[in-house]
Amino acid sequence: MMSEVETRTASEHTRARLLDAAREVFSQYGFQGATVREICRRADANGAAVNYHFGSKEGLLTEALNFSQLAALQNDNVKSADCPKERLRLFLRDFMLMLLDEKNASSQCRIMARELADPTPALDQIVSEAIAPLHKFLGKLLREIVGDQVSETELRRCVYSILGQCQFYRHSHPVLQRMNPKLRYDHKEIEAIAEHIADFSLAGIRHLAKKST
Amino acid sequence: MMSEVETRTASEHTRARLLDAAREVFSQYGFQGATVREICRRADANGAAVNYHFGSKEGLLTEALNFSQLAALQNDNVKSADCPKERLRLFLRDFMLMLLDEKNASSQCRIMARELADPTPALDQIVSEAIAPLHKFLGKLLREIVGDQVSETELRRCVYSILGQCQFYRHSHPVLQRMNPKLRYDHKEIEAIAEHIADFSLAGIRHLAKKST
DNA sequence: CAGATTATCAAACGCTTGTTTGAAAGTAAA
DNA sequence: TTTACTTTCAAACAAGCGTTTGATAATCTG
Repeated sequence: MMSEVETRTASEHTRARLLDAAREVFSQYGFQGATVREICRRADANGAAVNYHFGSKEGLLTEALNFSQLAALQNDNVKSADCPKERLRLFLRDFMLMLLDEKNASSQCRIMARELADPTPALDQIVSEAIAPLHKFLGKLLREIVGDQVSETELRRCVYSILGQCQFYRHSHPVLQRMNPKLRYDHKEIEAIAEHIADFSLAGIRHLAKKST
Repeated sequence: MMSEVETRTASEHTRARLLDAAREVFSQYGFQGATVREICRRADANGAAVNYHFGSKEGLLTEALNFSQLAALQNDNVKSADCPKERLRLFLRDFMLMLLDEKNASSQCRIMARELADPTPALDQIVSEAIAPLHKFLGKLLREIVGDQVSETELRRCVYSILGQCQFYRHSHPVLQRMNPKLRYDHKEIEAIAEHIADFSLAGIRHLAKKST
């Protein structure tokens, strides 16, 4: 039964299944709400597997976090040859697709969003590895758009305004769906949302840039 | 020892203390994270008091919710004689003061914000009594600003953009404070934030109104 | 005052949680 | 095959949870 060639060892296979299940369950129920037993059940692993492989529930969360997709998105954007405004549009499109697409491996972002409401010790890692770089990336991008006249404080608030809009759709999803049952985050809808945020924000940014000159 | 004249009965006094403590603890730890024992400890009440007076932890949450402040804020705003844009500014100022002021009895809003991330059965009540009216109020206000040419969908997205910005500061507070330790939501800072959101959003709204004519 | 009702209390209940245990099974090298 | 090591497993553990209990105290009622 142990003749698999793909997976290195059975142990690593279990580890991987646990990580997958963990991302799923953590993103769905949050760190507190998620139970080790449920994660093990979905991973078809024994209840002691988490502690054996990751030391603790928290260790599992730490290893389950993976921001490579978010980092790649920013990297690609920086390398693109488009003008800053267009790059903001592109970023918002990709970011919202990652953030809202249900099928996507956006569990990372969902876990992140949950941590905001309910910080665990993993929040430090999330802030330094994902959120801070993201803010820095957006800050630079906006700086290219507004020029040098806008203060750092105002620029930071613009970053907040943009991220606030983005997070709203993920964060308030349960509420929005109750008030508007036909709401569905399909590909087309997500692109429309991203476009709205881009239009809305670029107008807001331009206004600030004008005001300060 | 029972010669208090202020409180109707000792029982009602206990109820009131429990409700106060509940708002405090729920807003601090969320519904899941809050424990009945901690609430009772802060209320100087016996561990069985919650079940005796409110039936269950969830019953306590239901009764602890109180949106009168939020409703009053909208009522006052509607009655004001200012132009729609100025009323939006005023609303944002009052709303952010309520949302961010630590001393304020903004626990209601904090509980609300927590429910968004982690819905409990009380979310239905919160949506119908607080969030839906709030969205409706903002929708009407924005409609006055943009006129009839903007579609319902676009208008709704503008409401989302504004609320998203507002919620961001409450919701991401733990993160923002880690990245910017000197951050403090004092009265002046809150007003500056509200003003930024107003400027940013009015520019975004104007842009959409222009585009659709 | 006497009796009925209401409120408080310490203690315990049943359940779920993350974690530990020690044996069994699997794996790898000699 | 023997030996040493790793991984899995069912079971149990201690701690914390919301809730219930039954006795005690306080309050109201007639």
